[in-house]
Amino acid sequence: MSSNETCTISDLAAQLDLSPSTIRYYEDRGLISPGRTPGNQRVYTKKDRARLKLIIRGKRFGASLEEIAAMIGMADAEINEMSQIDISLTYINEKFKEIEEHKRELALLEEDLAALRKVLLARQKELQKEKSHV
Amino acid sequence: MSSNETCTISDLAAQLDLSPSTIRYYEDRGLISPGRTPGNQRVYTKKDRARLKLIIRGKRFGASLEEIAAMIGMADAEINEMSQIDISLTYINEKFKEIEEHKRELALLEEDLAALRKVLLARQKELQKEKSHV
DNA sequence: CTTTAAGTTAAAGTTAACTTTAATTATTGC
DNA sequence: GCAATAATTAAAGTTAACTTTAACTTAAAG
Repeated sequence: MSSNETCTISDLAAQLDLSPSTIRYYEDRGLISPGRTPGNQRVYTKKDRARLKLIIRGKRFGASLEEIAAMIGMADAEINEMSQIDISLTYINEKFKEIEEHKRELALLEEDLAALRKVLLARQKELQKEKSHV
Repeated sequence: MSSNETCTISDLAAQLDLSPSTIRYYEDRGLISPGRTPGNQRVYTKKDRARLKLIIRGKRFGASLEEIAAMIGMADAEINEMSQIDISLTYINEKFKEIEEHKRELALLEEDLAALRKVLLARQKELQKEKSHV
């Protein structure tokens, strides 16, 4: 916890409940690119943290690192490149559609589990009855 | 497409958009256990298909095969075993909570992506302006 | 200073979830 | 009956996403 706004890799890891090597791995794959101290250690800003949070959210949604990169752009991508912006926007719009579908899927899974629970509860009751009058 | 109600592994695979080896793999991991023909080929019933659909839904939700097994029970688990039923019920209740959380996460991801899109659209407009009066 | 805790890299190792292969057996269409 | 098509198994191969290791450097505390 150095300055007010920046932190080290293990601080950030603790904050986001990741390991430092996972964060380095995401950097290897081009998803983030933090600054460095004069002594070559990584320094993370609020922006880096926000970006990592987005990556984590994308993962929970089921996206691969490659998809996430396409969605939010590579960390070192030239933000002045029209083409890169177009690609990200296209991807983001696709993802909105997928999120809607995902929501519907969750509702279906909920239904299925509710049905399964009903069956199991019924079977449980029967077994208890059997046991009581042996 | 043999009888009215049962089918072969490749039929089922086509129906669910999986490969036959994936279905065999799920069987290896104990998630399904179809019947066999006299010649030892697998036969799938409607029940098997429903079970596989549940597995697929669990996967989309982000669960591992092991978690799915705990949730819906191993295919060959003694359905008369109280203990197994208890385990499944406990797991299912946990999963309901997780699904709720997942829904909230999706909403957050949606917000993040909307914000990102806004930034990108603004940058895109600026770049177009710059280009127009060079 | 100097010890100790934390950071760095490149490379090898691990795990889950499949896929592919190879050798063999079953089933189907003519 | 026989060729072509599809199934079976065990075992090896693949890929993504990490984790671990080793050898070394930097930063922090006393």
